[in-house]
Amino acid sequence: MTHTVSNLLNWYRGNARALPWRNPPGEALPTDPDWPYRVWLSEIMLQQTTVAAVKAYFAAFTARWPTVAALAAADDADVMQAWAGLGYYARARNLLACARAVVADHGGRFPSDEDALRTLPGIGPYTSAAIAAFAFGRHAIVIDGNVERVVTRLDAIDTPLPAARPQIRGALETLTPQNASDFAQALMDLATSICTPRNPRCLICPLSPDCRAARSPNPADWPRKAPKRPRPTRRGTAWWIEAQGQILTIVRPAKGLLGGMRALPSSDWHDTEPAPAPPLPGNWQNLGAISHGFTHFELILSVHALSLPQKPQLARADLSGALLEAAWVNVEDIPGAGLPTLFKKAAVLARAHLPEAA
DNA sequence: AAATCGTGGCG
DNA sequence: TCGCCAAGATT
Repeated sequence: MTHTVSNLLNWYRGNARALPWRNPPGEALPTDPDWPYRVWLSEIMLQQTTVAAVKAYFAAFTARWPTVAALAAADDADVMQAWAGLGYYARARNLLACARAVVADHGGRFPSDEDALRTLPGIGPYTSAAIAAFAFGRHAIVIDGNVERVVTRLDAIDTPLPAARPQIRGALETLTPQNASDFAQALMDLATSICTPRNPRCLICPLSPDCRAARSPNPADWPRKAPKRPRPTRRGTAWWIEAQGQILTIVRPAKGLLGGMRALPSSDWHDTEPAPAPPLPGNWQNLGAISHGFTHFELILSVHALSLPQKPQLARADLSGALLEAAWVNVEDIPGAGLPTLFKKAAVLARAHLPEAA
């Protein structure tokens, strides 16, 4: 083992974060049969998502569905509702598909082999390596955004991501010790607390003696990345339709943005200001708009409201062809109905403008 | 294989 | 304020 790795692991023993899905440094893996389930669940939730955001969801999911078999038996709608607000909703759909595949094809036990894990829905190159190492103690090369940042700085790799990945992997194949789990999680904790994206704290970093970036004028120059494309603005309209104290909701088509999530009916979203025809005739009020940033575009969503004396008969054509599982939800139940954040914002705007329904 | 896919926090 | 970013996978 190189002294670089020794320095890292020594630092980790004194600085490891205690997390509900992690075993402490140096300790044997838990023998709890549901341990791999917890590791898997945490890794799916943590994809492109901060630890702080995940904690409450992880606690709620493990309390409600303590085993992979319990999750596999859950209703789709319950899982999507429980995931609401966490984002990247394809993860929730794949979560269920994966749990059911583990039960159906693997006897309710996650496979420990990286290649077998890789075939399951929602488990890609990073997550398969992470589960193999963290849940089963396998030797695996675990590469996430944290690891990429630390390694590109250590070796001052000037190739931009993602082209630099083979070089990063090569460096890690040399570095990764037998205990790949502690090593990878040590890199992640170092990356979060010291080797941060901006203003890295090289003066207190245990790896700085071996780090080429630390000796450069600006260590934050790594990793190199391709410039991002500008984010366009798109516009659309959501429809707040109230009748007898209830609000019309739908379920969005399974694929695409916010796929499979309960939502307010809405128009398509375009680059230019549309004048979408409302789904029902009536005395519509324009309540204003909310703004919501997605990964690759900014959405300005107008909210139009209609109050009806009784619930109308709905035809498929009324809701942009998306009359999927239409459901009337009590106004006071809207905050807990499992709407994605975009539509929660729209609902807050609507209720602020319509105090009689609040 | 470049594009798609959420959200909240932080400097 | 706003761009950047966070334990990526999928197509």
